[in-house]
Formats: sequence, C-alpha cells, structure tokens
Amino acid sequence: MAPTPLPTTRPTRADAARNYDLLVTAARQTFAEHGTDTSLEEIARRAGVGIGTLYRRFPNRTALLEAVYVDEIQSVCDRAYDFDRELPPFEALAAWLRSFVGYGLSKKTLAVELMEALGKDSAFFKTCKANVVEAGQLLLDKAKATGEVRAELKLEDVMRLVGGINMARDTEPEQAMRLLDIVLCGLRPAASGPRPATD
Amino acid sequence: MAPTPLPTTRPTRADAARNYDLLVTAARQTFAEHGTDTSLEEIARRAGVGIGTLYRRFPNRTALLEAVYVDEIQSVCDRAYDFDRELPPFEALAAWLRSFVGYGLSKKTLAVELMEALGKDSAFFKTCKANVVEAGQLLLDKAKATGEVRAELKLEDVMRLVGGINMARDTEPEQAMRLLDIVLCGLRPAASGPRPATD
DNA sequence: CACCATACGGAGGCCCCCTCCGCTTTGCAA
DNA sequence: TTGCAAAGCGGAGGGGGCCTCCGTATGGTG
Repeated sequence: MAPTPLPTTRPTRADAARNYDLLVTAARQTFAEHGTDTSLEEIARRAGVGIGTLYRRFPNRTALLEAVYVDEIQSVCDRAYDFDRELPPFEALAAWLRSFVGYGLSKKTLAVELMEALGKDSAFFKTCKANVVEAGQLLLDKAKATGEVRAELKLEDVMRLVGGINMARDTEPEQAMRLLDIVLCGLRPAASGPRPATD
Repeated sequence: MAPTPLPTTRPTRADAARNYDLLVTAARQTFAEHGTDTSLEEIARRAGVGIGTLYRRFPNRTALLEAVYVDEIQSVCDRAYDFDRELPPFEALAAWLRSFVGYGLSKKTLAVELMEALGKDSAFFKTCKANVVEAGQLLLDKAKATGEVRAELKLEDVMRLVGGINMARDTEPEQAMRLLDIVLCGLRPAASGPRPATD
C-alpha cells in the first residue's frame, strides 16, 4: 500500500548484520532518551561495539538517523491509509495530522529531526518525503473534493505548518492540539464567501 | 513605550567594557554568517580577545546569545507599537506577524534560537518574553475587539504557530507568507456561525 | 603614586568527531 | 573438515571544541 519501500542497507554477513541491529536498537533508545545529539561513541558503547564498526556502517550521524527513522516513517504513512479507509475525508485528514502531532509530542527530538530531514536532499530522505507526500496528498485531495478544504492549498504548506507545531521544545499536548485546530480552521474555506477585505 | 528595559550587564571598567563590545559585535557577525553553533573560540579570536575573557563575561553560549538578541528583540517589540499606531487592528496584527516572519527569514538561525529561547526560563528570557507578550497582546486584543479574531484564541498559541513557520530550515519567503496566511485565516471567526461538525 | 580589586589570556583536562590499519571472523569451495 | 580470501572488527590517535584555573597585568581611587 505504501508506494516505494524505504531503502535499508542491512549487511548480509552474520556478524555484520548482528552489529547493525545492535547499533540501530541502541541508537533508537539513546536518541529517544537523550535527544539526537547524543555522542556516537555512547551509542557504540551501548551497543557493545567498537566505534570503528559504527562509523564503517554509518559514515555519519545522518546515516544512523536514517536507519532509525525507517520504521517511524513507515508507520506515519500507513496510518494515513488507515484513516482514509475508516473516516470521512476531512476527519481523515484531521486525524492524520493529529496523529502526526501526537507522534511528535512523544518523540520530540526524533520528530524535529524528521521535519528538518524532510527538507533535505539525500536519496533516502527523498524517498521518505515521496511516501509521506503520496499519503498526505491522497487525504488532502479527498478533503478538497468535498469542499471542506480550500482548493488552492498545497500539501507542502500544510505539512510544514503542522511540522512547525512540533518544533518548539516544550509544547504541552493540549497546546499542540489547540495549535493544530487553528491550522485546521485555516484550511477550511471561509464559510460565507470571501473573507472580509483586510486592506 | 516598551515596558521593562532588557537587562544588560555591560561591565564598568574601561578595558572590560571595550572587550564586552568587541565580543558582542564579533558574536553578532559570526552568528549571522555561520549560524549559532559557531565555535566560541572562533568568536574570541575574531574579537581579538582571550577565550578566558569570553567565558568570564559570558559563562555559556546562551549568555552570549542573550547579549546579541537584546537589540533584535527590542526592535520586534517596537514595531508592534508602530503598527498599532498606523493600521487598523487586524491589519496591525497581520503586519506585525508578517514582519516577524520576515525577520526570521533574514536571520534564520538567530530567529530559531530566539523562538526556542522564548520558551526558556532564564531571567533574561522571561523579561524578553514579557515584553514581546505585552506588545503582541495589545495587538491581539484590539483585533479581537473588532470581532476579526476569535475571542478564545491565546496569544501564546499564535506566537508559537508563527514561530513554527520560521523553524523549518529552508522555507522560501513566498511559502512562509502563504503559511502565515493560512494561520491568519485560522484566527478569524467562522464567518457564518460555528464550523461544520467534525465529530 | 601606590595599591588592590578587577580583568586578562592561554595552557590544559576532558570529551567528541572521525580515520586508519593491523588483527579476527565468516562463509565458501575443495 | 580444512584452508583462505574477503569482509568485518575495534581502538588508538589526530584534530578540535568546551570550559576551568591561575599567574600576570591594569584601571582607577585615595
């Protein structure tokens, strides 16, 4: 259902594969606990692996983040299709964006990095972005079709706005949802024709 | 016009005062050119001052940022009162937020740090926040009074949303303004009564 | 002018990033 | 089973940033 499978480069040799898993697991835990600027040496230590091994497999911090993100991004995409199946158009979009923000709240720094990453141009992040965009576009278009979202809005704008909600360091969950509600209001067409002149 | 003057701790002794200025100037330049994660040693070097001097005056990176931000924040506040004087309520609010975003576009990393900083709890940032909030609240309340902004909205939410627009690394100016327009639409009351039920 | 509170500056300890290379392991083929 | 090359391992070490500490210098006051 999700379009392109995300590229992973898990090695084939037994020891290498084992270490790969150890590293990704350790990285996921450590990033979640201490943010994405944890020392890579710390991660190697946690994984019980030499620092050289880490750097051979993941030439830089970003490469490691990529491996950690694969699953998260996949699940973001999957949820879009779930909501599309189960809810009427606008609610599906709203629910997806809400789950997006909720995810961000629980994984703070991961989500921040993710939002920044979606603007980057590595092959990996291109694919990620394509997948997310494909899922989001589906929901947005359906919501537009029922007239509940203004036709001229772009998915990219919506995503950025919602992403921005996640960026601030210490947003409370209730606040984040309020912010999202403001954005959702902004997506709707002015219910009674054009908005009042503002000039 | 701006409420509390922002606290600066420029030293009194002649040599110390001179070095203080050299450091702040160098920091402002360097942060603008290379982002706020430039090495502090580099800044000391540019200022022609020992690293020890920098650290004595500014015990950490944040302290240095504070000194650099003072002027910027002051001008953000000042503009609010200008717009309040010159424009009708909603337009004043819109113009202020627009200038806020515009400022962010030109100073990227500075603005990002600033938005994060406004959530922090140092005495300095508390004062900054108070000033910005006082200015923004004025504009928001006036816009509410004319019914052009929904009464239940909080300034903090608006600021966060607008701040979020600045957070993404590589937003185009036109896009940023589009995003802001979406937010502005979200601030307005649904023109024809309550928004459609969304379950 | 003399004195001392205040300020200067850079060496050094610590940690992190990343590279390089000699040793070890794996898995295939005979 | 055994031998062996390719693949993988890991940590020492160079480079650099953060921050502290302390011996030296200096402004400004009596």
